[in-house]
Amino acid sequence: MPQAAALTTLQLVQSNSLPALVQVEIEQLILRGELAIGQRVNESELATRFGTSRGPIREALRVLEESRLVRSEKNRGVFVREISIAEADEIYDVREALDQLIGQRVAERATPEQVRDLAAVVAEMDAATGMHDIKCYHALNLKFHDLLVDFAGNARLTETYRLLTKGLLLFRLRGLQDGGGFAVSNSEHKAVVDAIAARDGAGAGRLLRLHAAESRARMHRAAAATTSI
Amino acid sequence: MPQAAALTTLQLVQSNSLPALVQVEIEQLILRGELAIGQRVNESELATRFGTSRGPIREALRVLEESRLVRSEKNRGVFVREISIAEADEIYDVREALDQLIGQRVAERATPEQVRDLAAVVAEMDAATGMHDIKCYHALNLKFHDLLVDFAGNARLTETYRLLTKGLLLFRLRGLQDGGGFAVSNSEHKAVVDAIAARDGAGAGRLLRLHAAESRARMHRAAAATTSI
DNA sequence: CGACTAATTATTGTCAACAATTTGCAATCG
DNA sequence: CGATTGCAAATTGTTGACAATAATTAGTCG
Repeated sequence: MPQAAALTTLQLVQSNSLPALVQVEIEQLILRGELAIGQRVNESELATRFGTSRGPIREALRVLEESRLVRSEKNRGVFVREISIAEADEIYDVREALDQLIGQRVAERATPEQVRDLAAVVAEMDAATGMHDIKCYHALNLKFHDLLVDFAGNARLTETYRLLTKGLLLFRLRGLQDGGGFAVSNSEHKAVVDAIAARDGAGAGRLLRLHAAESRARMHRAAAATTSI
Repeated sequence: MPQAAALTTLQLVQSNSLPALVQVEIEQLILRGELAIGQRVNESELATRFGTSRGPIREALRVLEESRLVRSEKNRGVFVREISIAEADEIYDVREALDQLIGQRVAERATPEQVRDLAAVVAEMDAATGMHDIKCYHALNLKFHDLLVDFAGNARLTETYRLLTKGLLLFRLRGLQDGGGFAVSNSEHKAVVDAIAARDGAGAGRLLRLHAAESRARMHRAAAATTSI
């Protein structure tokens, strides 16, 4: 639906100012890999690219620095952040704790319609698995976890969770996120949704935490495979 | 030791640039209450105050916006963020989960020396309680939780935790944080340190989470008291 | 006298130019 | 021939000025 998209961009332009727009744009550039990991990002280049001056670019870069997508060295520039396995491990440690909270809250608060939404996404992921469409599966996987954290009904939790997982997205560019075997991953999703549908808060929390732990383990296996080759 | 202080300031000026310096300065202004809650912060005013132009000020404000200490309205300016009880509740929800993780990790990883450090701070808090020095107690309380999250040995967790609790500090300005009865609070601290010393990860996690929950309850009581009067 | 409108002022948003710093290259010296 | 020093280009850090928007005040009309 192009109207909705146009509406949101309009809203963005009206409410947010240039730096905010530029920020999400640079974010996309990084997450799509157009700005390579570790690469220096040139302020002037971005400025000409977006047709602005360097001021808004710098403001946007400060925000991205705060969200740890880039790091900045004085007088040398900002670089797309390279995330180590050790740091990914740290993130997963926190994520597991948050996922447990999310599972519990969603089981307590989700409406029947929201539960159906979750089940629908899981079904779509099954279909994507059948067609071996890994790209589609990945997008749906993101959507699933986005829905979950939203349905937890805690804006600050959402914000914290998104900030953390954004760092993990950098890992996807190295092909280390959810490496291989995504059919297994979806069975975990199903178990989570079942627990939520049964209003089993403790169980949903435990299962979602477990899912995060399994995801972490998959990352480790993928990392071990790539480094050993 | 002035030399050490001079060294750190030198490092600060060398490594960080003006916006970073300005950022912590404005942060202090907010946290000390010199910039009142809800008040609009004037860019030009800050610029003349710090002897810079508005550019660095704006960059600093974007960072503070990202850390939710200020909010920004287009063409109207940035305002010191006013935090509602509902939002504080959201933060506490996340904080409880993180505190559990922190307690567990510290119990697993803390060195004997670190455990002594924690016990020492608790003893100091006891002393402050005896002298009814609430300001000192509050500072020590912050230090205690800072040490804890540091000793958990997870940089990303530290970052996430600090970001969250920074929002709670805004509440202190309204006198709603740990309102009254801080002797009780310290007995909770003692229990946590005991569990850590006993290397009881699960117990320390449970106790630290409980401590956060109690802190939240104290906030609610303080809020109820001020609004009812 | 109150309410609406228009000008004025203050403040933010953006820009282009200047200063300071780093980096790459070349020339020089041991 | 390698290392080092000095120069030149590129890039970041910072600034002051200009444009656009919101807040305020004065003035006018009903």
